[in-house]
Amino acid sequence: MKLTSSEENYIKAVYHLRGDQRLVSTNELAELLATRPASVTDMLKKLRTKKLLQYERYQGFKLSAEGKKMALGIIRRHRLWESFLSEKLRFNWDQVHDVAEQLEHIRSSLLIDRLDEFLGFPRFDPHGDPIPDPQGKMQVSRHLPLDECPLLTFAIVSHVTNQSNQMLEILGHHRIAIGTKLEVRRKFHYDHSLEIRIRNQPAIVISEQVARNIHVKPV
Amino acid sequence: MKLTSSEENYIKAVYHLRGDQRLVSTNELAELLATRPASVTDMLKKLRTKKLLQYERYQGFKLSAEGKKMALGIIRRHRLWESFLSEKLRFNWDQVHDVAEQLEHIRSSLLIDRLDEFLGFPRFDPHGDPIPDPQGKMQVSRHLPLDECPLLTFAIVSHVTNQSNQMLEILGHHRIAIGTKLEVRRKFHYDHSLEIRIRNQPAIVISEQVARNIHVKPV
DNA sequence: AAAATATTTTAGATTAGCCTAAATTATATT
DNA sequence: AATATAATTTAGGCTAATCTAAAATATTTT
Ligand SMILES: [Mn+2]
Ligand SMILES: [Mn+2]
Ligand SMILES: [Mn+2]
Ligand SMILES: [Mn+2]
Repeated sequence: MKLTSSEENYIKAVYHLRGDQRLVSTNELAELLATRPASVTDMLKKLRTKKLLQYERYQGFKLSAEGKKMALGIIRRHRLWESFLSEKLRFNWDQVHDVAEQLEHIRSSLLIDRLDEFLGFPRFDPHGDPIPDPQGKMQVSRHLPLDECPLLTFAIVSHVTNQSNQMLEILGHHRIAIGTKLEVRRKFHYDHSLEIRIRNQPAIVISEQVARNIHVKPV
Repeated sequence: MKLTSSEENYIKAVYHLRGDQRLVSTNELAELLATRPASVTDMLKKLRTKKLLQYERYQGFKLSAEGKKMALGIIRRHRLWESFLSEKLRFNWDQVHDVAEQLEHIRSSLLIDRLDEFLGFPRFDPHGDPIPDPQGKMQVSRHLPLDECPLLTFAIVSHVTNQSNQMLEILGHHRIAIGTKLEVRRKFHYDHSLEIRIRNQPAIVISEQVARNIHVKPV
């Protein structure tokens, strides 16, 4: 079955709301896609007809097995393209997403299989997210929020959950980016703030709120 | 100015009908795009509004300077992607076109400039067609129909004009493909047939009709 | 120069995807 | 349990891109 780009974007968004495991609501999806609830309802009916999700009006919806398979296919393409842009075309980690958002919709199994091979069958994308294989299987990513990271262990920043300008401002200030290698030196129990060190730079303190949004992979 | 995929396909098709040099007719364009003349008229009005072509009803149309620039940008993207698919992903020359037809519409100047660099700034695509540079300039391609090729000069097959099954049957029989290196040994004036030789294989004779549809680049 | 034919345009539909505003249904509060 | 509020759906419109059939215009033939 071939889907339009719009249908693919909806399916992928439902998956990102964990719609393979739980009921998702119309408003949640509208919010994530920056669209209107009425538009979501329209699309839900269409996707239900195509048997990609189970949906009863006013009751929420979740992906069918087929829908989940589709979602993983789209995510596979997205993350492979992100890897390509990062590895081969020297894109920064914050430049890859928007272009991959378009590239993911190009349908050609030859293309995506050859791309996978060309990249050496990568298991993770530049953000540290796992890349599904052709069957939809993926490795569990070993990254975790910085506030759960063991003390005195080197780790590499793999993902930033909140990408608001305010957050990026803090990150920029502390010179923290995807790929930055750091170490948690100490945890303050009073406010759960953390003292961390980047390479040879002086130690800095960040709040729990910031730490929760920085994901790292221990090395 | 940003165009839709559909607008881009129309602009490119007008260019391929030499619409930068001459007046093109509605039916010609409809034929090339496998669409209806009425649809072409609709689009012509839209593209005229965007000043991409000059068009007066019943009088035909041609590209404006701006339209030509757009066309060359699209062709640049198309041919760079074809080169990528061929060089890096081991696509055959007859597999690249359809995928490039989609990839060409992805808009990101960073993407296309980096791709160009990654490929080593190629001047010709896998079909031997020249790739416009960022300013729209391209080298004149040196390929010509086999029946006009000088005698006893090695040349490489760069393009096959007629790709009907009948033609492909003949080519397959003689083991002629894009990239095949050959030499014209003799021209028979009686029926304009040619004797050619591929590498160390025994010489073969092909008709004028076949020769006209095989394009080569002398080396 | 008429008539016949071919080309092109217009008129009017259709579909996908989106929207706003109003109506409906579910959930929370009193 | 009734009322208020929140979530969701429906109704009705809009635009882009396509189509068919009919009308208009241009071109060719007699
Ligand atoms: Mn997308
Ligand atoms: Mn990613
Ligand atoms: Mn195209
Ligand atoms: Mn080509």
